[in-house]
Amino acid sequence: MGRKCAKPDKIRLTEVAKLAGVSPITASRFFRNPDALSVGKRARVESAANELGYVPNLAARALASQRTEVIGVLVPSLTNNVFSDVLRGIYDALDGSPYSIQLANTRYSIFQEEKLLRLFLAQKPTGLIVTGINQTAESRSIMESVACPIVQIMEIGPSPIDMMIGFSHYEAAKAGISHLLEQGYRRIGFLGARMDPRVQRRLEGYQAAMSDAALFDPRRVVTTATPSSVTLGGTLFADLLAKAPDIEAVFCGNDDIALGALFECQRRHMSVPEQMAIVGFNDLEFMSCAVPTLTSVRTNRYEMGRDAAMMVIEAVEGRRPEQPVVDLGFSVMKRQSSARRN
Amino acid sequence: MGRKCAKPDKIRLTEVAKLAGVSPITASRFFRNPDALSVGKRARVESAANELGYVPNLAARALASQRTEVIGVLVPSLTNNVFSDVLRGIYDALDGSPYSIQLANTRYSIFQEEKLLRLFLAQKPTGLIVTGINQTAESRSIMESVACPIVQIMEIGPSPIDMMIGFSHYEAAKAGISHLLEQGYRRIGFLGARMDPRVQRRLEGYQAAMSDAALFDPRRVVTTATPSSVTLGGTLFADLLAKAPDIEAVFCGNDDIALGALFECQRRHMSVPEQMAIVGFNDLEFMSCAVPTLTSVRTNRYEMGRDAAMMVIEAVEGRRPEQPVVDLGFSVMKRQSSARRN
DNA sequence: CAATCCTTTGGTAGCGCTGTCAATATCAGT
DNA sequence: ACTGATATTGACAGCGCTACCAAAGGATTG
Repeated sequence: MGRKCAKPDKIRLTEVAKLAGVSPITASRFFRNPDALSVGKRARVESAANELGYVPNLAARALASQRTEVIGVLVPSLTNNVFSDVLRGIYDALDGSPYSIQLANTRYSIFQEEKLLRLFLAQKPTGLIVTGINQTAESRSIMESVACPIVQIMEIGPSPIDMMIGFSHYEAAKAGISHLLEQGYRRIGFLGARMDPRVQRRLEGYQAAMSDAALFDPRRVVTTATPSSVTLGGTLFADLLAKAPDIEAVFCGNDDIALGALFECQRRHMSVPEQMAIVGFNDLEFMSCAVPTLTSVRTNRYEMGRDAAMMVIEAVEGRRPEQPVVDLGFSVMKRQSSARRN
Repeated sequence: MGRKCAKPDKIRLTEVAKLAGVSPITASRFFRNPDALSVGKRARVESAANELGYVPNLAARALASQRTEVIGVLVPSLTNNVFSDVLRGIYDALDGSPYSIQLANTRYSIFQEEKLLRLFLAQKPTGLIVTGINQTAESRSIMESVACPIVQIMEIGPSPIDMMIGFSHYEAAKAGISHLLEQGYRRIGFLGARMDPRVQRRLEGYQAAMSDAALFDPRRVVTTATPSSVTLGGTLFADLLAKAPDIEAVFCGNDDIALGALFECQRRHMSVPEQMAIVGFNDLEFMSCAVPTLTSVRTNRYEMGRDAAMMVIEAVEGRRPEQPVVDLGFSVMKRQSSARRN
């Protein structure tokens, strides 16, 4: 006897089966595939399980079936509001399903990401949701050789590992700039913090739109690797004004930066949009009620999380999407802060 | 042969043991308790594991050892910035430890919480971190009869289930009101959204402080069960002004509400603090850089998460804290929005 | 009525790891 | 050299569940 004997009050599948008068394997089938049971046994097992308060041992199930009902989620940050919306979508989609989330924070490091990926995949997850399209070559090959569905979120690109849901940050930024140009603004600056791959693509979109209009001037770009914050937005905006005092408008890499820029304008008694137009990115909730209301490029973060989780579930159940890449798009929410010049 | 044979390339503990020339159990001990091995074997097992890229099967480990290295975390919301700070603290504290997080969202429902609790405890977690002190009686008795360490966070109260880390929302709100009173404000309103137990205790603190000063007037309280947002802050503030046009100051149940109130003041061209003082709660990052800078009651959310996770780890390792209840306190960050009246 | 099929149920044998205890090696003390 | 104590190591069994196969029961057909 290698083990202390099991406590007699412990409810295992065996106990349920005994009470229901069936074999353990039949009781097991009730949970895996109830349709395979006859109606009578199904009811008997169900009531026995309820009566005893049976809760399956997931470790035993995982060991025996060689898979877990866990969906791994890799995000670069937990602080960023953007990801909390995505996570909410994921958790909502999985609510009531047998799947649970294993969340890990890569802290914007693709090497950390690779490490976490190995850890996750060793546990045979049901699926994986990873942020972005900039993985290490090693991460990519690990993911490509794995059996479970994988959804890359936040961005879209030409070569999905498996599935992808997001939007083009490049096009979204371009659309934001086009809006400013349409409104008559010409000397438009760019503020970017953190400068992760997605912010960089927004910068590229800005550059492209400005170059297309023959208006690009590198002195109007201020970026930093520092994590984003409202305070930082004010600082970056002050830096931009120092470098390029003649700017008429500023395109901000995200909404925190935009709010910080607005506050800095207020501090300097610069009127928005008369003296300075402001456009943000993501359209967080506060943008529509700031004074003046702040224009922003809306992204569908909640939907992204929700749909990514649904894509994983559909894929494990054999219903792969006809299109592996889903573009959720974006929309420029035009508000007072970028009203027509003059 | 009940099973398809194991793939020969699969790396199990057996493979590592074979390569290292030891028994599987000795290899196992290397991971559980390396000090119990002789130096030579320790090195042999380590290099064998590295060479083969061995990753332990957590399901098998959990099944055999009857416990998991998972810490369950129950929070009421993923959207609320407050909890994202707490979560960041928890994840940071556990980074590099063998423990992982299982996060679940109770959506501010104590019945959902009870359900999730049962689910968690069935998996024999290492520890549990739960939000607040308002559990169902059933939840409480489940948790009291369980072996693993449990930390209640966000609040402190008289009877911890096991351990507790937080602060008194009642005292924190009282301190915020005292500050306004000291600054010469008398007709002070209260704005509250969601009205979860912690916001209710802040309201009680407000009522106590106002009553102590013989200044309490129920018409100056506006609350709603609607989840908090900046926009809602503006709406609530407008409601308050309609009900009690003579107010001089407003104490907001959180910082989003405070920011919304500030924007509403700007919209109405009411100067802050001359015509209206504003005090928020939590001291989110933007409060210190708004225009004017916004006074807020700072709470130590990151530290709360970090220390809660550390308390769990310490407790499982047998080092129980001498004091089961930790009060992290708060501090009133006095800023322009509540500068002295006149 | 036998042959065939499909549905429903059960038996067997692990999944990969670790708790318990026993066995062996090592060492200090007498 | 011998005893007892301590450090290392190994054998065994089993954690609770499910994959696989086989068998039994019932329906259908020629």
